[in-house]
Amino acid sequence: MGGRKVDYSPGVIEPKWQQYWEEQGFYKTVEDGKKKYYLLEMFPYPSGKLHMGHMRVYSIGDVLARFLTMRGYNVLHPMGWDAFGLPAENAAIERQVHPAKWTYENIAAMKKQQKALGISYDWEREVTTCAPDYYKWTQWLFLLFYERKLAYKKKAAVNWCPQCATVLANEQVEEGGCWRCGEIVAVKDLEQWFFKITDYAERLLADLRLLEGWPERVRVMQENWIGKSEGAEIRFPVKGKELELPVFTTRPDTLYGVTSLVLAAEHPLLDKLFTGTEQEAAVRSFVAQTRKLSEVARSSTEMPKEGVFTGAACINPVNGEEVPILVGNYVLMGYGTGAVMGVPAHDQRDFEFAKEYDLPIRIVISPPDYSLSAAEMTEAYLAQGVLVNSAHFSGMASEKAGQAIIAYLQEKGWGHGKTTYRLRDWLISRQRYWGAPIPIIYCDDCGMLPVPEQDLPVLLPEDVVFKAGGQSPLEQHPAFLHVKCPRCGRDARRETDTMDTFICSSWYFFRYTDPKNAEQAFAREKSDAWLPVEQYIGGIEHAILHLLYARFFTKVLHDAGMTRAVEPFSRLLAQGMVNKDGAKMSKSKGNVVSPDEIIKKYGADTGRLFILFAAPPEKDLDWNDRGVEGCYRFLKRVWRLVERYGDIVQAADVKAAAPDEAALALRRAFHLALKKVTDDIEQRFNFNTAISAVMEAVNAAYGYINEKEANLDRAVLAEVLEILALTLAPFAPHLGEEMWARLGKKTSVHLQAWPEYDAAVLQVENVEIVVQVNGKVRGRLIIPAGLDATAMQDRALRDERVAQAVAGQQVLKAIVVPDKLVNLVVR
RNA sequence: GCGAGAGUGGUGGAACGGCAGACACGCUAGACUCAGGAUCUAGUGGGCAUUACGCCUGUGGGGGUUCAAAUCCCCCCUCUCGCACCA
Repeated sequence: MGGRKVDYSPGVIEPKWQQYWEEQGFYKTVEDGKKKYYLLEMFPYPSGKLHMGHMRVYSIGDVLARFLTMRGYNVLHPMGWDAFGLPAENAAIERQVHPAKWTYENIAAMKKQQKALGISYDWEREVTTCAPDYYKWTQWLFLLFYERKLAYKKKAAVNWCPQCATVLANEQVEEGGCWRCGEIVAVKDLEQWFFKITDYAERLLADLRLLEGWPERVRVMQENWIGKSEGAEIRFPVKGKELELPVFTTRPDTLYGVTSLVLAAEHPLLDKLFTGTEQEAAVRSFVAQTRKLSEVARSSTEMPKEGVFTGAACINPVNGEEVPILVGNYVLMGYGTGAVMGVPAHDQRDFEFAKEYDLPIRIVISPPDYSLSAAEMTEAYLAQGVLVNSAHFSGMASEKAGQAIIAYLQEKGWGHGKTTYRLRDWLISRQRYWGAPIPIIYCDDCGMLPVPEQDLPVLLPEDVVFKAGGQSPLEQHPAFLHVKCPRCGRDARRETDTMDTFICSSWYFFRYTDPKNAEQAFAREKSDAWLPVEQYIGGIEHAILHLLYARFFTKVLHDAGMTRAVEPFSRLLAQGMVNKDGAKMSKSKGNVVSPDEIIKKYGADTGRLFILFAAPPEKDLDWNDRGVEGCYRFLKRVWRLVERYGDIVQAADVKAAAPDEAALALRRAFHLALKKVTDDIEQRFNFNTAISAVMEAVNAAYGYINEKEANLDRAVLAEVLEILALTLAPFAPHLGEEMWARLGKKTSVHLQAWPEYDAAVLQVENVEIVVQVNGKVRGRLIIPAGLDATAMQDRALRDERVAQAVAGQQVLKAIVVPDKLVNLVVR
């Protein structure tokens, strides 16, 4: 091959095409008659630099966006910035740079990187949550929640992160530490804002059924987090006092086995029980001791169960028995009623507790096949069974008895059936500056008032001073703080707390559908035209937090008549992490690879290809520099094909003589690859096997060229190179485009229709089948395709090796899979 | 402890119940080269053979179903993730 050849230079072709796409406005989405597809990747926090996790999620999204566009869908593929949050404020404290400046600079830097990756976003729909024209509507939505009685303020024991100097939602506490900085979370009694997500607990749980396109594990995690349990609330009157202690139990069938009542150390009625008794000192010291322990230590299973008698007793309503009341370290105030009925025989915790404090163990459930003996039990009997020692309920099966006892309690007015959730209300206020201000005003005369809609947004003042560890700067900003009461006009003051940033990200996917609307958060007809998101892609770390909140928001907006959608995301792809050397990439380990480096060294196409090729999207991926080299090598191989044959095929006479056997085989290889790529993207998101199919086809092309060097079929070569450019376009968009141009095409490869494979080309005259004897492979033979079972069996038996293996034995049975296999069962 | 998922060459990973290891990395040999960390060709699970390119074995371990199991069922082991005194 003579002539001057140009090397594959991604550094030249990538910026060229990126500029072209931008100038042509290819990726602008307009509503048209085509079938819509809303494709969304979780928007990033603008930390300043893309990391490999970002690169992975955007690469996955972009393959789908480009593929679906070629498939004829009208694709909405937007990008934006989850731009409020603590890091900006920390940067402000450390470096005296304003959070806004820091954030917008980061956005610019990351956007540049995204563009360098060649991702096909519609940048005209970009949303930035810290921009006033966005947070105006975040505030408006807060007021909507407020009106609908879904936003309320209360004093409660809340999680406080001393490091971040703010409170946290339950979902943001991980193993007792702050989700952001890991600092041990303290419990404080504070007046805070909450969203009443518990009102939606049942629907959030029930509608998980609708999310068939979500990974099972994410649904399970949400299910566990919501933590529904059904049972009964039973009120135990306190002996000698005008008091009742309600308890929640999931096992009302064990009610006759109660031998104690155990309260949490924080129980509000505790004081009234022990004050004045001789137990007072002991209880006080126990309570003090327990409350001193950290939340982590207290909720550990390892913690020995301890408690102390309060001096008081209560009456089991169903049998009138007197039952001692204790305080126990294993009872949590945050769940149920903060009090439990102790049934040692049938609850492991109560059993351990009873053993420690010599409380009686009374068996009330009998297993079906043996009988229990209280003295010999080494652990509680938890399973269901038949009731014993339970008055007129004796003899009933657990489940039925539970229902009967609930009915009985209800009739007598002692209790009722109850469903409890683990889910708590969402604590949304934060004592920080860089967030959307909560639009509330406090007036000494009129009380708490919402900011009138026409006064939105409540702007964050820019001239603020940042100091480490201190209060929110908003509290020291008189111009922000002082405001006239919207009702009486007298001096009033603003709420200085801002909103949890998870609120901003709970509705951004609505705003994308109508990003510039100055009149409302989004127009219903626009959002209804696009939502729900067909495919959402993001990290598993958001399995609970963001995904639960976004679902909650969608349901509230639905109830408010703002959207048709009841669930925001039809399908969810939880992509795996990007590791290196088997460990998470981190600065401290020194194993960080940045997208920038990769783009610089190999180009965006190589980086994208590797990240898609190295593992299926939902699995963790181990970054491997050698593997990247391999993908680079592959693209160079592709490049050389076009470089050498691009001109030749343009001159091809398409009506050339009928292709020979080798050329037909080449066509077949490419149509087969096309079929596989189509199926792998469309049905399974298995980009790794899709890419390997293209690689196989390219290998076949090299094989053909080596074999037929002097006598190439130009028409076939032209056809397969076109298929190659088209199938590669979603994965390596720049090279695909460059190839397409070099094949003499005038309009962008990304505007082409995805090619259909030709089933007739896949037809083969002969197929190779496997012949097994007793399940072991004993021969392979080439036979005409479509042969019937008898004929296949005949051919198999005529094969020399097979005949040898069968010799002297009787064929009992033959299993024939057409065009594939014959298995002879002999003896 | 509970729940979910996963265990396949030296490595990443492929295999509608039907040829295990596609594709790629790495490695070996050769070709072209002043040279190659470029490119091309061939080989590459393990063992035994190698005049026949054939035999045996092999998907964490053990059982089972089936003509046929990496794939389905049961038991066990290991790892990852999530939840974890939730009454």
